Amino acid sequence: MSLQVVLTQAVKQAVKTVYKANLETVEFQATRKEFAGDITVVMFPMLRVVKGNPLQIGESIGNFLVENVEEVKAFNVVKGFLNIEIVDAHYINFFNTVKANENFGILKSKTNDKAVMVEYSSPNTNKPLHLGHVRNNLLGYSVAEIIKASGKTVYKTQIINDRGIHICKSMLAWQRFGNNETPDSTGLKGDKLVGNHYVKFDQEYKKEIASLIAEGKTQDEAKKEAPILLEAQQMLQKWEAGDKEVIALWETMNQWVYKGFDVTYKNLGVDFDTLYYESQTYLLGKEFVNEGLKTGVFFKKEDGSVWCDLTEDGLDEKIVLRSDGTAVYMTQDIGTAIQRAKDFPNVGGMVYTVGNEQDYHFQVLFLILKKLGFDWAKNLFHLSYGMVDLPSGKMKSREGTVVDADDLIADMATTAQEISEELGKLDSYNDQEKSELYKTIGLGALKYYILKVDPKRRILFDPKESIDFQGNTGPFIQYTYARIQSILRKANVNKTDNSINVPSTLILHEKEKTLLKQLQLFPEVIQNAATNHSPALIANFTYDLVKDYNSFFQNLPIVMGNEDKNSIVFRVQLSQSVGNTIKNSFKLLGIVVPERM
RNA sequence: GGGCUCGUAGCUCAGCUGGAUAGAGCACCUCCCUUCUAAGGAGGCGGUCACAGGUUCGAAUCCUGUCGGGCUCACCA
Repeated sequence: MSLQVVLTQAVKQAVKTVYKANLETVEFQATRKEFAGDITVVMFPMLRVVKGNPLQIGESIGNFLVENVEEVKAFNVVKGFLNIEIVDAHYINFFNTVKANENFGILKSKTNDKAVMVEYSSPNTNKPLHLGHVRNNLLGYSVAEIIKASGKTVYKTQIINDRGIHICKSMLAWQRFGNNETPDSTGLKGDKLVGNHYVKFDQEYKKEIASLIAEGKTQDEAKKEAPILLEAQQMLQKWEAGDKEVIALWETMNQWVYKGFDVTYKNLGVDFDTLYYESQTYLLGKEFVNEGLKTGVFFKKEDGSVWCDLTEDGLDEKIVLRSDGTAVYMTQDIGTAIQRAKDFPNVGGMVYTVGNEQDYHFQVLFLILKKLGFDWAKNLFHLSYGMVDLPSGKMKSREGTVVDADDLIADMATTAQEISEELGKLDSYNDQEKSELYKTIGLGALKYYILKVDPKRRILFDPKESIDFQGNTGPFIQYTYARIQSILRKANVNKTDNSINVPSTLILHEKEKTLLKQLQLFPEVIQNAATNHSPALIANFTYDLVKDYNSFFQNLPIVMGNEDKNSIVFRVQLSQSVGNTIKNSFKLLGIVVPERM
């Protein structure tokens, strides 16, 4: 039974015995550090049931707790707050039960529970990944890991947008200007090569528009009539008709892109359990539109287009099928969602990691799926995040202001290298180990920087001001982990040391108790982060833990200069537990921790 | 114009379903490496929580309005 449960019952009992009244709930909070105590009961809410002076009520409840609850050592009342001091033995007992558990706080997935499918990334296949995708990937991956750690089965997925006019544009440009160049012949990453041709198309398209305008066409006409665009549209038609040559080229170029993306994903440290391809799903959903027509969820207009009336839900009418019978984005998303539920019958909910410009789209999508009567539709969540902007505004590929994902990852490693070399602590490392480490630290800085902020916020990224490596940052936390490993190496611990129990009579130093209290929160933080889809909660928890540890580390002797044998054992074990928790929580953020740095 | 969302220290951000004197980091200023990693620690400076009302014993937090930033309201994806 948790301490809070024990205290809740005791407080209720106290009120019942002393005031003959029944409390519904008891409100707790952590005691502020300027007061003595560990946990605080807020008196105000109970004044509705118990009439009287909160000071006196606090006194009598406090006395009752000291007499009847063994964990309660002392109390004090300040204004309407009953501050309770908990005996050290409680924290020591907690520590003794969890210290050997390397997965403290992390639950194993229960197979009978409904699984969650997390979609993220889903880039277009005509441009290399940029900083915006990085945010998407980090968020999606981390939320997936967090939900997994909260005890659910998770499937990571993405939909690959491998179909449509944009792909044909790159293909056409390659045919015309590519000189048969390939990733192998040029040494370029496949996604970069294809991206270049997409840009090339755009340049040609603009030229043609300009010359058409010079010939006297209006801008709108020119945009619609540019030969290169017409040709791309023809190519799309050929693709849809299954033209062998077009399909072959499409497959070749897509493979280049996928290969390039795989490199970036690997560098980022993200992965997927299952993939969906738009080319295979874009026609799904049509049959459900027909079913929805029968059940009255949708209605047909005179021109044959099919709509969903959401005005009663405060939204607009939304088209789900064009008058020519072809599918729109929404149709496809409806189909894909249903397909996923079919493919994975144990899935009871889905998370979509998609930028906030699609808030409305997902609001509508979820509502339609609910109306269609799927029971998993009530567990759909749009993990919406703000754009990553530059000081100059939005990233625009055409203007070359895009922060490329591969470049960014490399730059971060370079920065890590510069700082590392200046500090010069890595003499024992060979070049291979060093470059691994720089990558770990650089990525740690980047990932933490992005994940510690609320997804809803938009991020302003200034390429000129590099991401910090000090203070509330990934490297600071990684550094603390490395520091702990250094202590453990020197203290010469092995796992059997965990079998030595810390005597519950040990008197805890304030800094030790603070650490234990923070450690104790971890399981709850994971659950919280999972229900709120928030990696930021994990990041904040870890930062607090690390700050507490560094304070402990720098103010108390652990081994050297420590005379008390029990204390040495305890502090070494505590360091190990903290290190382990840092490692686990950072894993939920997709950040690796180094043994030295 | 309708809808959604954000506005907290010079800068970047925490602040859970309302609770004590609003917290960190960066920057700036003091100290601390002959005991275990100074990417660190101890401390200082810095706030009318955009503004105005309201609800409440109590509001950065909830409600309404105003101002300001972002997104969105396609037979595009």
